[in-house]
Amino acid sequence: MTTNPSSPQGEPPASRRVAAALRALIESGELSPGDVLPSERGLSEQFGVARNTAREAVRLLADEGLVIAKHGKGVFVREEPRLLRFGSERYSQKIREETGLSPYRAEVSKQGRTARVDCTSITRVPAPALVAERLFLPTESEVARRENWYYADDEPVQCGVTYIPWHIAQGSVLGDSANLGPGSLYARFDELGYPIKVIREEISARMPRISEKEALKIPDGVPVIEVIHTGINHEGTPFEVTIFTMRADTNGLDYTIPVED
Amino acid sequence: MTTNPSSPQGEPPASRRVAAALRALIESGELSPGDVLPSERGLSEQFGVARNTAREAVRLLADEGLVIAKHGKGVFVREEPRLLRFGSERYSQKIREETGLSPYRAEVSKQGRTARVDCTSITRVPAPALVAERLFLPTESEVARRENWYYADDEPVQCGVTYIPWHIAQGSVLGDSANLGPGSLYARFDELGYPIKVIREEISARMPRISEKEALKIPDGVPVIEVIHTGINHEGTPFEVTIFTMRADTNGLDYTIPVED
DNA sequence: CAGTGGTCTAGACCACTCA
DNA sequence: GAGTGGTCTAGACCACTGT
Repeated sequence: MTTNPSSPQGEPPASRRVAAALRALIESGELSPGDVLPSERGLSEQFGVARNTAREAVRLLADEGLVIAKHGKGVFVREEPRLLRFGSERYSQKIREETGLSPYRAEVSKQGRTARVDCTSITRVPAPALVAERLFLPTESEVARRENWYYADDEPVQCGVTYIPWHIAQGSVLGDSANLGPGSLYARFDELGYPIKVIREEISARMPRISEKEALKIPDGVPVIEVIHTGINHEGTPFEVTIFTMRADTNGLDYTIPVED
Repeated sequence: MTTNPSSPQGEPPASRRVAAALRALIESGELSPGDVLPSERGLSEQFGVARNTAREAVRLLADEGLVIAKHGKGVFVREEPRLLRFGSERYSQKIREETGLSPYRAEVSKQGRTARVDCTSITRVPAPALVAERLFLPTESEVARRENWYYADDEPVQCGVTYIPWHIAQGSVLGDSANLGPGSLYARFDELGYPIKVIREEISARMPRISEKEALKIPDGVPVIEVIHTGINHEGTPFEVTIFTMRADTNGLDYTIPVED
């Protein structure tokens, strides 16, 4: 049989029909999170389509983030993972002083999980345009670049690259040491005359680059949230830009903000 | 020839190699945004793979958001669209009074584009759990539900569903009229004793549901940003929850926030 | 009309998982 | 080893876009 290439009438293609059938099972709860779907070969037989067509149906669901395929095991309905919500209050000086924790650690331990932060590199580089702009520096000015990887229960959840004008980082641990001491980054800035008083966060979302997908172990069908964070002191001077990239299925943001009159 | 099912050695599969070659062309600038890629049949010949394999390579790029296929025309390198950045200052009373514009219109017209907002339905419904929680209402309490669609230059860019406790909406235009009058939603709340003084915005990102994909005309490989927005008055009382869903490739968020001590 | 992407088939081998 | 997803081939017809 070599017929039915796509559809006889205005009906949707076979792959969509199969996908719709599976989606209905999931949304109705007949298939619960964690459950395994019928195998591709099974679907192909049940619905009378080629295996590739069944596979295409599964792909459609994976692209919606509804299911996730595990090589050699099966295709599973995706479980809702615990969501880390990063809020503006995590920069609060009080939290820092009371707990001695960095913003990230404060959030993660609040949820009873184990935080780990690795500073994987500290370098001195010319500022990328996007960074120079926000720090009010001429392009290519020198900045310290600190790359950090954040884990919760040993799962990678986000990556943050911090840029600091070299004239600030110079001579302090900011410019050369992975170990920032108690209270971490913002405690050091504070001591250097740059208390964090205002933050600006620019948020967008996109699909991960392959490198990000691998490094953060991001499954198919999961976007990343990108945050361009600018730290600003009491005088309105920006002193630090950090670009965060985080898995969107395990991370979120939560801001409580006073409205100007 | 029926050989090379995947790879001879530990080399990456053919589809990835083709994808990598194309990605390199794009990243090096040899293929610029708007340019058309070689056709699937062309790629299949150039790289000596089956058309399906070339197609798979293109799909990988599409999933990264790098290219977009147009039926009957070709596959094109995606162009960077203009980004609307919605910030916290858009709720400012001053802007509202000076311009008479709603937050959305204020942002869009700031960018010299034409805004349109359609209120497609106003109903009275039991509050969804997520909403009741944030409005400090018992579950299933009655709320007014207003569904709005937002356009820029006649392109759909976001959808917002607003929930208002019925005891507030009752008797005002909020509960029954699409036409909110000058200053729009927040001006009416103000008059009813609910000036917006604090907002809470919870942000996440995910792949769109099929219905969203169609309604917002979202291409493949583009996630959506979801914002759960809560409006809070001078007494700390939440009086409105709006759930925004927006295309992530054309929308972003921008918050400037004072840090608590 | 020719050329492009969209969908489908039938069958194959590889890589991973688990009993 | 049996079963699952991952990749690939070769060839087909459909639907859309242009000339």
